[in-house]
Amino acid sequence: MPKIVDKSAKRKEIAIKTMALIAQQGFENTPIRQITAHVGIGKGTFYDYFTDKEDILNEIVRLMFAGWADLLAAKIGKETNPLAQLFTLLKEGSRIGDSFQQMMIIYIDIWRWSVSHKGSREFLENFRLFLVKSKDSLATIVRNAQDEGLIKKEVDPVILAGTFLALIDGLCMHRMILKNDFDTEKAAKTIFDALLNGIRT
Amino acid sequence: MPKIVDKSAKRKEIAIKTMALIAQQGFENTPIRQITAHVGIGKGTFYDYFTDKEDILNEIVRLMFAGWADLLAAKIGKETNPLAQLFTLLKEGSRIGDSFQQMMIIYIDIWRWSVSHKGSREFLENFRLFLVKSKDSLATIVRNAQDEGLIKKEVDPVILAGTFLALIDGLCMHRMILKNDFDTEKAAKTIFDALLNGIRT
Amino acid sequence: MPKIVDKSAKRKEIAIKTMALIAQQGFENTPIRQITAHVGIGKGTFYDYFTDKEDILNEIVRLMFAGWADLLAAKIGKETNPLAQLFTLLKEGSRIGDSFQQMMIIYIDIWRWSVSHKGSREFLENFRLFLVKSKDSLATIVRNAQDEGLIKKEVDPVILAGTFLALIDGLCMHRMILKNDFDTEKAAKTIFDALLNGIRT
Amino acid sequence: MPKIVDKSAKRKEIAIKTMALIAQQGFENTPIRQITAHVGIGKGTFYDYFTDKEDILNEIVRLMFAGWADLLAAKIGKETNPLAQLFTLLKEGSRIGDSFQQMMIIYIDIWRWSVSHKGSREFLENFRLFLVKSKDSLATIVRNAQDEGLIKKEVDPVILAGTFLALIDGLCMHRMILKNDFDTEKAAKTIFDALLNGIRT
DNA sequence: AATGAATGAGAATTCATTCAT
DNA sequence: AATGAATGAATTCTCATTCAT
Repeated sequence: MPKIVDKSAKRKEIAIKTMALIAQQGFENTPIRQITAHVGIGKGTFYDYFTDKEDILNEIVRLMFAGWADLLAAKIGKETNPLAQLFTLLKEGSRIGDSFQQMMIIYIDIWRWSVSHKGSREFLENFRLFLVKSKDSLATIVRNAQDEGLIKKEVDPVILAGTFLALIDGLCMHRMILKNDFDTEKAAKTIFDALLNGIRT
Repeated sequence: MPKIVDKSAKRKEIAIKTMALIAQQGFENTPIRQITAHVGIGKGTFYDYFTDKEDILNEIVRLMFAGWADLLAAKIGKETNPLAQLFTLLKEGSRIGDSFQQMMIIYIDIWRWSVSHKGSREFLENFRLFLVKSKDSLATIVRNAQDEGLIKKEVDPVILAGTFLALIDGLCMHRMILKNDFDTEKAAKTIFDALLNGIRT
Repeated sequence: MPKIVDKSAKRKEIAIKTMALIAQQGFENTPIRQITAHVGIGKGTFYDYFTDKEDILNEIVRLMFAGWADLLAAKIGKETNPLAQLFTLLKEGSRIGDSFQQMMIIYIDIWRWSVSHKGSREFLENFRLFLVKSKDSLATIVRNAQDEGLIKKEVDPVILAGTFLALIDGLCMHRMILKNDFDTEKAAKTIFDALLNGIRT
Repeated sequence: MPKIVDKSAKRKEIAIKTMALIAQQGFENTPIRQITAHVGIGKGTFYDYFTDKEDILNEIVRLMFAGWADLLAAKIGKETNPLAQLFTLLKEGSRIGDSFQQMMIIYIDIWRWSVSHKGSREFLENFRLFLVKSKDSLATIVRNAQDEGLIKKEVDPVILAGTFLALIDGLCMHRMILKNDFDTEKAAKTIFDALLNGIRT
């Protein structure tokens, strides 16, 4: 009577434990051997749950963006004012590198891979999907703000949403590389205030 | 007497030819063998011009940022109005991914390396230096604008400069990954207009 | 469950098979590829049992000197007279090149390495240890002989032991290089007789 | 009008300068590049004077043993008593490692090569020749001593000479590896006294 | 189901040697 | 005569993947 294993649960478990490693060293610098040792399984077992090394990225990306989306949704949910929601998004989104430090590096890893490796890998699709969904959510918030008369009607919600997202990623990355030389908090506040009220005299 | 070679010129030449490769595949995915084949030299010759694989990054980073800085300086130089300079910077900076497509991927490569590899490598220092210098230039433009009464006095030039830079990088990256789904031109215009005049009704 | 291998046993087995190769070609002239081909394992397998190429010297030196010490101890054990023991040591020690031919070359290899490579490697320590222990054993035999009134009291046992050891090594080496042009048997007999009774008229 | 170069003189000059390097690092660990840089010639020039890397060993061995033989001959020449000559030979020969430190390592290098590389290389022949000639000289001294009634008639001069030589080499080598832990002076004195007068009570 | 022993393709790097100048 | 630029074979070592148990 073989032990019955919930394949997908264990797949998830291995992926979660692996994230920490990848976050420190990068995906390509982390050998399977190290992953399995860290997770506490045999090297062969890895291949019972993942088709190959790249496959674990699929699981990780799924987990990562799910967690990410959940986190932001929770933070935003606390606000009712669309403007406050936008600010929260900006602040928390660009601070994500601190709480979800690990994810950020994986994020870059994926980014890089998506650029250098042609062909649509599963995890790449998930990545794009996440970007698109995020943009949609943001655009909706912007539209709400416009409906409530808080934001100028002539602003294109989708373009603003996309740009806003790019801004968040930009802040995240500069935070990553400049570390404490880059004050994300102040940057977020400054840019948000500028966006709202304009910097022109 | 043997053929006398201008070492530093050839070093530069090899580095330039190599950029195209790295830009497609990423640095760590590009073996020396492929570099030398692409450049048209023997494998051993590579080591006559670079101490090791990482060393070519030093040359590339130097070239890349020098070219980059020159390009932006030229574009900015055409404008006298600080606000116009800022806009040019934003537009050209975030479009850089098109003309200097290659560089962008290398940029990410360096970024990733800077995050996962500890210790201050030469090319990392160059990278940081570039960021710092860029921020300085930007802050100066902002200050000029303030002096001319174009931008509100209460805006902190340095923080705005840093944030602005992050914004440019964010736009670049989203352009890279979303390709034509992301209209950099419109994004730049939208965000710049928002920054100037505010989006609040 | 996979085949369970006694790591240390296999390590030993590989090392023993490798000795023959090294003995013919010298350590530095023997590539890993050749070792693994000779032993009948894959190139990667080598690194499952040794951290790097030098590591196999650790095992070899350990095996070699252990075997060596055992062999001599056995031969000496058959004698009770200290003088006979000394002669046995000289004869067998300098003949060791015949039965343990392989070891002799490795011995020189180590010797050379110990001279040209600075820093205390593990196998170098084992080597020194062997020399020191051998000298101690020899000195003890000499002291026994003195206690039994067989050797002059005024001879310094430690110095004689060290010199004796050097003599054995010298004989070994000349035997190695001059092959049959050097009659170790006669040499041993001649020098031992000379040592005992003196050559002076 | 080409510069006229005394090929053999320059060959000698290069070899002499190279000895110092080889003595420190061993022959196989010393790249041509380092040799030419050290000597102050171009890499190509090396091959104008030597057919290949091994060829410089021929020159070095010739020089080395010539110098060695001269040195010993000079020291011996100062003595007229054959016994004193023998003692001088032993003392100076085994101390050679100090004054001719460099040579000792090369000596071992050659030794090792002679054992591991089959086929009679030129420098190997020179090496053997040196050993044979040294044995002859020694045997002659022994015979002189016997003629003068200083050494027992029944001692075989050739065998004693060979053994004596082996002893010198043994002392040299132990001196090399044990450094100051091995007092060559005392060892020489002890063994010589023992040889002359015997250690037996 | 689980494992780790085994593997070989492929990576970076070194170096003796050639040869155009 | 002198040189150093150029080379590729050979070396050590890594690692994703397979497979017998």
